[in-house]
Amino acid sequence: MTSHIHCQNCSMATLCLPYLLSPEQTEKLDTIIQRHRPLQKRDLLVNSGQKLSFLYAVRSGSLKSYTLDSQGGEQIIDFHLPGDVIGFDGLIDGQHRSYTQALETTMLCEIPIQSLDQLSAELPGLRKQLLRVMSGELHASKTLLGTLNHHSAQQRLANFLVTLSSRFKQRGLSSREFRLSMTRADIGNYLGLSVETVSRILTQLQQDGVVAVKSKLVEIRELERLRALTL
Amino acid sequence: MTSHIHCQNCSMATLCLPYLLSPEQTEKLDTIIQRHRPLQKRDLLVNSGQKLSFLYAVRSGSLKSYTLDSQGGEQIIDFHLPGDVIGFDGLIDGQHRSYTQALETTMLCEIPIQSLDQLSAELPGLRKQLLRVMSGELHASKTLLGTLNHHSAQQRLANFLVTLSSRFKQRGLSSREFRLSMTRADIGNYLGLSVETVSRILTQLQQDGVVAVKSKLVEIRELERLRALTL
DNA sequence: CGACGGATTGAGGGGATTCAAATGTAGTGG
DNA sequence: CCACTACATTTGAATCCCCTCAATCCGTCG
Repeated sequence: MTSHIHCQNCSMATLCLPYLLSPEQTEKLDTIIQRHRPLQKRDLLVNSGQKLSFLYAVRSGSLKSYTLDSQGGEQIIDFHLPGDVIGFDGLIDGQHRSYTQALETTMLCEIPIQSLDQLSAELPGLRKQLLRVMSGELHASKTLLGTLNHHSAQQRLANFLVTLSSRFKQRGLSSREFRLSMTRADIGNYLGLSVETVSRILTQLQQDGVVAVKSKLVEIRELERLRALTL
Repeated sequence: MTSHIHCQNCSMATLCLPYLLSPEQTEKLDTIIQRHRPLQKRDLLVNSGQKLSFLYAVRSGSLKSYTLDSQGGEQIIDFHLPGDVIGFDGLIDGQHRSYTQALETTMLCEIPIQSLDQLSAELPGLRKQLLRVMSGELHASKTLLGTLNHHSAQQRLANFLVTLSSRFKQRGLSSREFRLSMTRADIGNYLGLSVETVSRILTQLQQDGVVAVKSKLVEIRELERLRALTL
């Protein structure tokens, strides 16, 4: 008998919806949650315009969300790491508002919105956590707006690395050394920079000894100096 | 005896939290909502870091929200119009995450978060609308991100005007002619452009006959052409 | 009427883009 | 398993869009 994955023993529980819930309440939440089939690199999880019936929680791996502009070009608006919940921006009209694609092999949980709403009526902690998670996303999005609007390419990239580092730390992974599952083009797209600029600035940061980059592997050598570069 | 303002007869009800609620349910919501003292131009509604005890709904007037960067400069992240609800991005940790300042004389409602949560347990429609409103804000924020990252100054400004126009329309006001309550500097700050660029592009749009601008008054002469410029 | 903040207009410079080419890496099929 | 190919990354040179600096103009309010 295989040991199925449950919220009760999920390592991402503290970042995800179970946060604030007692063991008994978490068990209740678990009963409405399904596992989703694993995604391979480049697999699409959702299409823009698709009916929003589930929220998805990332268990492992990573994804990017993007919209298409009038010329069919990607506009990346988010990278999703384990513990993140996907789909909140579609609640307004019951449709997904973007495409979401796996950047590597990725495992997900599937949360039926209908059941989630019913359950949240009886669990104040779940209600609160739903609002907290959405609020956090909203805050992150607005903060990023400010960052992109008022900062240079170097500042944007430094900020990107610092933010990633702290997100990995939250997830119990190394904040000093991590793997970029997205391409340089993805990073540039997300930050409003060209691929070439991203590459140039990474090599420059490396020459300055602030980070060490080897292909997709990043090592942050001097976090404080990097942090200073975000300002 | 003055006729106090109630959700039941508020013209913004369809944009605000009462949407989806029956008259009886709206009355319940109304009981927990207080009017806030009117704000004058430049008055601060909330300070960044301040404890978040209330959400605020705009009844009339307008406001801007901004954070401060390391040099003390404003980073404008939002403009609020009647019907908008302010404060969602602070739910994650119970603190307001930005400064919010009136751009003109402004009337507000004050919604105690504690009571709102309790009420939302018994009103599924209110729960849904809360999520809808937050989701809408999240979506707007992410869309704006994409817009700013991948578009020229002219495209950004055209998009700003089209978006404002449609927001005024939603509120039962003219979508063809409206007043910009914020300064050119505010617009530039919000869009990541310098004041001079905003000014230059507005005059250029005027010369092209797409809009007519007279100080703070904007008339959109050819909405479709303006819309085409956003792409 | 004068003064001040806001808006416009012009000239010049710089940071990031674009175009172009070389190099490195990963994925595929023989 | 390796050769081949497609994609990703790096690097260089030239260009351009927008910013900065500076001066003037306009509207509003004391």
